[in-house]
Amino acid sequence: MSPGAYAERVNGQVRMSETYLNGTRIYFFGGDRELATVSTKAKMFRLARCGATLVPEYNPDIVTHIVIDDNIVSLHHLLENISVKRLSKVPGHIPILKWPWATTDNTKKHFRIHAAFATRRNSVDAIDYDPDINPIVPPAPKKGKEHAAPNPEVTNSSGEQMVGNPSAKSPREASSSSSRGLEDEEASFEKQRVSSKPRANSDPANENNVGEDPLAEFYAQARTERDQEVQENLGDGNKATNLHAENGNKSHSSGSRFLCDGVRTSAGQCPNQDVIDKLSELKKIHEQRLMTGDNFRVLKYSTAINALRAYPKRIRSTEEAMSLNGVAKKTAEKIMEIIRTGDLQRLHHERAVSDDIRVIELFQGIYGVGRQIAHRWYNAGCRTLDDLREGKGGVKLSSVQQIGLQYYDDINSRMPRAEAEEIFNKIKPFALKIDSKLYVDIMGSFRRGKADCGDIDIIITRPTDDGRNHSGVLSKLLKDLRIAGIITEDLSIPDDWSDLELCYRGLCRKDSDSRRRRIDFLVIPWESRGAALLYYTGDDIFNRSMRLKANKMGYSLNQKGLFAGVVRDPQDRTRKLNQGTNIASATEREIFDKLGVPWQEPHERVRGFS
DNA sequence: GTGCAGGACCT
DNA sequence: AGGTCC
DNA sequence: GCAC
Ligand SMILES: O=c1ccn([C@H]2C[C@H](O)[C@@H](COP(=O)(O)OP(=O)(O)OP(=O)(O)O)O2)c(=O)[nH]1
Ligand SMILES: [Mg+2]
Repeated sequence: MSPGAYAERVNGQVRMSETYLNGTRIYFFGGDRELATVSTKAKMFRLARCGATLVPEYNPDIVTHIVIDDNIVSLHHLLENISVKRLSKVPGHIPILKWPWATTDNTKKHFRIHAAFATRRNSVDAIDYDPDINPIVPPAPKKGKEHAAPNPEVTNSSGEQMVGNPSAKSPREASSSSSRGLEDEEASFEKQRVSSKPRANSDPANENNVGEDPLAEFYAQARTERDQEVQENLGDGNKATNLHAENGNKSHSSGSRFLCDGVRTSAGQCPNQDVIDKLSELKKIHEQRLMTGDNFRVLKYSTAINALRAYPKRIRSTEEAMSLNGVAKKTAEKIMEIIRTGDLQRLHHERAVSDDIRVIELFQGIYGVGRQIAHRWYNAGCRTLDDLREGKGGVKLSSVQQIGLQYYDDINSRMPRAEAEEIFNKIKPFALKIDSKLYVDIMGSFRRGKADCGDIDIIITRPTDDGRNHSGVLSKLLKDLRIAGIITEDLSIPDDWSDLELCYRGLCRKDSDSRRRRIDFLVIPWESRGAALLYYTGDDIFNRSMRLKANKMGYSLNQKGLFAGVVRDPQDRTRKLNQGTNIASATEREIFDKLGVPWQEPHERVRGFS
């Protein structure tokens, strides 16, 4: 559900428990556009409980206040969301306020204290605004009737009128709970969970019990709404049946400063598998989110999961959990909740609110569909894979996505290690028949010794000591493999087939009775084989850690080699201004050495497995 | 409070 | 240039 | 969400 849709819903259904926002018509922006996050929903819910009317879409003729989730929403982000070119185009009588403004009872006067943008001028929240000298008042209503009901149904089109200039006061630091953004919301949620009282309400003597408004109440109401929504919104009882597997299988462990330095402790069976499963689910939810901050949560959940995989004992305490590299308080508490209760309430809360998450996850399971496309299709009204096949809502699939859809289940299944090996053993002779001096090997999770593989990663190179190289080999090989019925579909192909460095992605199968499997070929020049092996062996988290370490040491590491003297654009540190000089690339070991990382065998670069 | 890996192909 | 994937 |  979109934030706007939630705003409309909340207006009608939330019962009011406070009145200090009576008469306000608030446009709330939590940084989400297409899917209202739990954070946004909780905040809207609370605004409504305090008497505000939520305006689903920004309209300067209706809105009396704009409230944003500070720390999450940038100026650019907000302007884009409300389709306004410049801050000065927002009428001066509409204050733009940070979330904490709404959490205290004293919302009169002094908007400036909670002003979201200190640079704003000629507005009631400007730093230099003085109502006695130069008052700013809303224009007289053009049409329509008076209307100041506490919780009016916002029909969104009716030009409603302004209710005085609510002016604020009282800074009032962030009272007790949920005031500042996702992280704080989570923190407060955790707190509430731990004290786990279904209690109706806390001490009424508390001067500020609004500040304690438990999210539990929001969740409870949200749950009851969900059922209505399912019926109302889509008469389409067709559930997304197709859930797939993938369960983070990367690994690494705790140890020193960088993960890649890590000390591994692999065991045959992971004693914390239940924790890993739950955290993987949470990770998947963050993978759907459009906001950039969630990428790093995904990264951190990945590292935490890897650390857990490597950990040989059952976790017994928060402190023990926090001893793992990459696990701090928040994750440690989640881990302990799972260990103690076998469950993570946060997951239920996320999913309870609507079916968004299920559907987006379903769509993201299609190869070539990421979060943006998945949300776009959801917005277009699609809810099932069949909707997509029918082009419902005018959605169009790229050719790769069509293949991804056709082989949805195949692509989302992992294959037994033995099958990967069998396929590779069919492929290798074709390569050697083209050139017996080729070096051909299987990389990725297979090289790391995993029991199952998400795909087959094959590296091809060739020594140049005889003055020859492997230019053109891949196109020949693929031709043979297509004839042999092994390669069946292409997903992405090199642009210059004669290059010594190229990358191919496609589907293959062991034989005509077997499932389709993902297959990748990486062709690389002989000189960079060490860096390429390192890269292609992974896992991804290990690579990122090692590259981070290289970066911190003033180097840059990629699949071609380890480079010194790289100068980065200070504005965009990912952009390199020069290429630097290659200081290691021929062997994995020299790269480990130059980075001071203790050597690890490929199978050691796997921690745990399953 | 800031940074988080780095690159290739597709559209 | 943005999106997805490795 | 974590580390510095
Ligand atoms: O974001 C990524 C993804 C992958 N890789 C590297 C490491 C990885 O090991 C290798 C192959 O990628 P793949 O996606 O096949 O991962 P895998 O480790 O082989 O696991 P799976 O069994 O899921 O294929 O490419 C990265 O460096 N960054
Ligand atoms: Mg792989």
